[in-house]
Amino acid sequence: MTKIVQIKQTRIQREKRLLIQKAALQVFSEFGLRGATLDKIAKACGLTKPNILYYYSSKDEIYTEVLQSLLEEWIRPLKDISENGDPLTEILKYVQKKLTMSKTKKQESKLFATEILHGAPLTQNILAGSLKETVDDKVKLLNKWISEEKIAPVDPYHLIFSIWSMTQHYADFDVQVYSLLNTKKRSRIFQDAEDFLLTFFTRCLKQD
Amino acid sequence: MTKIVQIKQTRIQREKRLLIQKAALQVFSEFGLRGATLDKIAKACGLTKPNILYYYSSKDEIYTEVLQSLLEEWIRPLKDISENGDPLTEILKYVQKKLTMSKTKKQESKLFATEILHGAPLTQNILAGSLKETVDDKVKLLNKWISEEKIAPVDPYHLIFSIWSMTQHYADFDVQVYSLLNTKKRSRIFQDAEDFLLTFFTRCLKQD
DNA sequence: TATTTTTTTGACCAAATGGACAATTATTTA
DNA sequence: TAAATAATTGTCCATTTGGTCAAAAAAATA
Repeated sequence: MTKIVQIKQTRIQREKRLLIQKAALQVFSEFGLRGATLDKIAKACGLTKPNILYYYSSKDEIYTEVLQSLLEEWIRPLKDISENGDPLTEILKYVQKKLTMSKTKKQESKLFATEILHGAPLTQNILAGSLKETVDDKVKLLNKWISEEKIAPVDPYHLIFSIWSMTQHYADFDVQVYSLLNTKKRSRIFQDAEDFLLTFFTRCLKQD
Repeated sequence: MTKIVQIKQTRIQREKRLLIQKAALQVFSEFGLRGATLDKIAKACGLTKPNILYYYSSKDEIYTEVLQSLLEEWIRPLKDISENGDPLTEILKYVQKKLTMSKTKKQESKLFATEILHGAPLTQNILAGSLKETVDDKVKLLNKWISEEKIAPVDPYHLIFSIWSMTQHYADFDVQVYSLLNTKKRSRIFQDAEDFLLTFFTRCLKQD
């Protein structure tokens, strides 16, 4: 007697798995892997704990899947930096995109940050793999632009780090940022941040 | 019969409390508040769990104390920015100091980051209190320098955020940074970072 | 050294939590 | 619509973990 293995996901499976992922993202980003509990995730999506374990075999599996799908999204905008556009414009567009992500994907940013902060136990191979590839590729491009004197000379690795850190700061450290600004500045924080960043990188990279 | 309350700490109390704090910093920064266990802390400092609870009444109390003593240290360099020095030099000195802290106080940086990232449950009042005071004070100074045309015009709040994010990135995201650099660049990472940051902020703030 | 005080520890407890499982219910499919 | 399959849940369990406590050991003090 052969056991029939289910290959295709049913409608309900697709829906529920998505539901769980959404709730899990929320809970993991707020409490971290260890602080998050299956009960919290269950409550957040209105399912029971055993029901969740019907779709995922363990808490770790949920975490891994949420993180995995996040990582691709995280890397993508970097790939979009184009060799063909105007160098400064391309870089500023990337800055803007990353800042927008900090605004609209705060939970994702925080989850990613927590993962790296705690040693990237599940992510190390991706960092050293596809992310490194993309980064190396863009470093080459930046170096080319520098040698062609289209942007001011600067260490391209650290330039990328600076874009990441400055933009993600507004998501990861939002609590701090908010508590240091008064109400008026708080309401236009992302506008101010954009102005600041664009000015900043323009001054630093513009060839005179 | 009156109970005699012990006021002065004994030698052993001073020593053991310090021992516990050190171990706790290490464990908390690696695993976060929830991921850290008393057993891990106990193991890290070679004491037994009940022994630790003889000195601290709960895990949360240890966490609070470690965090508290860290926060003062964290704010201090900002206060040192002096009205009397050369503006650009003062700012660059601050950048350097923060970068050095990322190198020598990596655990502290990570613990602080984790706390903020997860909503600063124990820190919010400090953020909105003494840190905000200091920041507001320095913002005023920066605005003064700008109006006197000693540095280029820029949003001073976001300037401070940018210094924090770019320097702390090298501590908090060290795993990512390291896995993206090759061996040669990895060995001189803090030298490269310093060069990059000083160049960057000089270009951005220098009055022409 | 005798007494008091401080420190340490083994044994224990209760709550929280990840997960198993059999039984029930809902949905598909033939 | 009947049979088969998928989905859901109540109950249960083992482990982990923060914390207690009484007794023993060590240190300080008179």
